[in-house]
Amino acid sequence: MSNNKFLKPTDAELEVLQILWEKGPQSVRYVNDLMNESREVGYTTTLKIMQIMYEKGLVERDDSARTHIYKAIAKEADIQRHLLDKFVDTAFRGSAVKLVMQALGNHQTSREELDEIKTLIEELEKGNK
Amino acid sequence: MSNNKFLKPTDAELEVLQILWEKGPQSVRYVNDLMNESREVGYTTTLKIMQIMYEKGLVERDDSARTHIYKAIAKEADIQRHLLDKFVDTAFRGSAVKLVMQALGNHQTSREELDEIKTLIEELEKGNK
DNA sequence: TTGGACTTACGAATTGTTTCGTATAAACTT
DNA sequence: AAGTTTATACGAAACAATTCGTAAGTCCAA
Repeated sequence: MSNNKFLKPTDAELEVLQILWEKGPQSVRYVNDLMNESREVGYTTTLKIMQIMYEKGLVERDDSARTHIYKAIAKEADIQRHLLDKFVDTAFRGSAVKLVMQALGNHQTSREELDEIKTLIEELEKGNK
Repeated sequence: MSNNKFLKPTDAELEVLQILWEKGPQSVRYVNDLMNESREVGYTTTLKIMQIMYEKGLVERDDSARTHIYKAIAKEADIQRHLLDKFVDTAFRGSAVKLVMQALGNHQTSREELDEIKTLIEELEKGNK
């Protein structure tokens, strides 16, 4: 099931998911406050997005108290993998290697991180012989 | 100039750009035919998209003959870099390394390509000490 | 126990993108 | 020369995502 809507959050939904993944289950108020640190969004806008996410099954919620608490259902890595596949396709015509080269070239990466990647590559080369 | 509209093609526009980058300057007919090998799109739909791209300055065109010939203006690598930056931000919370690790892990990559990346990493480590 | 602050629900406006129907003209085909 | 095919232009419908106003209920504090 690869074109599953659970794996296809919109931009606004992804923004909410990032917060829920990082901070754990939270109220609309909390999420909205956090979002407002980087850009201005109305409270009911965030509420609406989160309600839609609930309808879609992207999040679950505890509505036993007046303030509902939302929790991400989808796993961060699963969503990322899906988005990445799509992105490699549309932006890099399927070439993951081109993407990797660009990503490494354009971003400032520490020696430790580079070593980490090198180790992964060596792992892959073993399984690849 | 980083939030430039020239660097922000929509999905449909990117699809056209991919073809123009790969095949060089082409007519609407050509682009539409090629697109129809993977999905059904009406001719006037493709025409309209390409006209919009012309208005936005994403492509230039030679309209000296009846059949106009469109040519990509933006460089593939420039667009890719911009899309990648945005993608790293929204999907990987800014961590290019996480993205690279995922990309390498999830895609089948040849030994030659892995070596290519290793070489790049070694280059980067030199400049990084 | 009244008023203010805060909550959810809901509908609708707004914005942006994609899709396509129709008109019109040019170029071929017979 | 008439009819067919192939172009462009343009407007508007269809869709999707985002944004927000308003209503109505709950909670709390004075």
